[in-house]
Amino acid sequence: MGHWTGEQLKARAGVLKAMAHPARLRVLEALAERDHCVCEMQALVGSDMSTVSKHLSVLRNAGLIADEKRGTNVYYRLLVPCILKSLDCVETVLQKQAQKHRVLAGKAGA
Amino acid sequence: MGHWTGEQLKARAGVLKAMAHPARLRVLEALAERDHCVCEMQALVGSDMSTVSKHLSVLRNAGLIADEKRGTNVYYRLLVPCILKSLDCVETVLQKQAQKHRVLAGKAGA
DNA sequence: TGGCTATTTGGCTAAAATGCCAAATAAGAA
DNA sequence: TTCTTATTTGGCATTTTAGCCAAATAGCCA
Repeated sequence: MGHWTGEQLKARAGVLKAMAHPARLRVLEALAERDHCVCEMQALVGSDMSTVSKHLSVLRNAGLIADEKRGTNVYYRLLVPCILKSLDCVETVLQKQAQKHRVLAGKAGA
Repeated sequence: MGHWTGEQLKARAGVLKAMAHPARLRVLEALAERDHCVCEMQALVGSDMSTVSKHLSVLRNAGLIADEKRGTNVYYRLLVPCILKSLDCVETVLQKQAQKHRVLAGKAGA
């Protein structure tokens, strides 16, 4: 909880950066439910297969997911189940922001 | 907990992206303790004042912090105290990664 | 008012991230 | 082995981010 070193800050920022993309969040969300192969995730994300593969490698390099070959496909699994729960506070941020916008728009008051 | 829409994913990714920088994490860490003025945070971050100011505006636009003028200085405060606790799982990621690296280096086994 | 002091903004350059296509790989099926 | 399918990698163009300097603001103090 004390002061982090520059290296520690960099490492933490790196993990956050890996998560900070809509497609990659979508992947994490899916993997929190069950393992998925790349082709399934391409359908979810809706981008080119090569793009999806690169997103997956970002998440893998960050230590968030791992891959495993099963038959013809490569399946990915979530290494850190807590990661989606750690978005709870992000939710709070968005709620507060929505609240503020409502107030600024004069539609309601707290 | 269900499936997020594209907009929801984008909003969540946006907040994470705002956090995903060493200097900005350092700022959040400091503000979790108490309010700080910009000049104090410049000392903490060690970059040009204008750079620090831009980092602060990223965090402000994301809804994570707010500013308030007090005398000569502008003080920032953390709007969402839970945000640093939401890094607990990031910690877990780093620990698992360090563990894996130890195993790959053959220095120990679980 | 004029001059500070603290902070923000504009402008610019360098670096990193995105996403597509095409080519390379890997591995099962025939 | 050869064909095919699933995935990764290389390359490239476009966009976004980062960080510095210099200039613009804002507000206090004399």
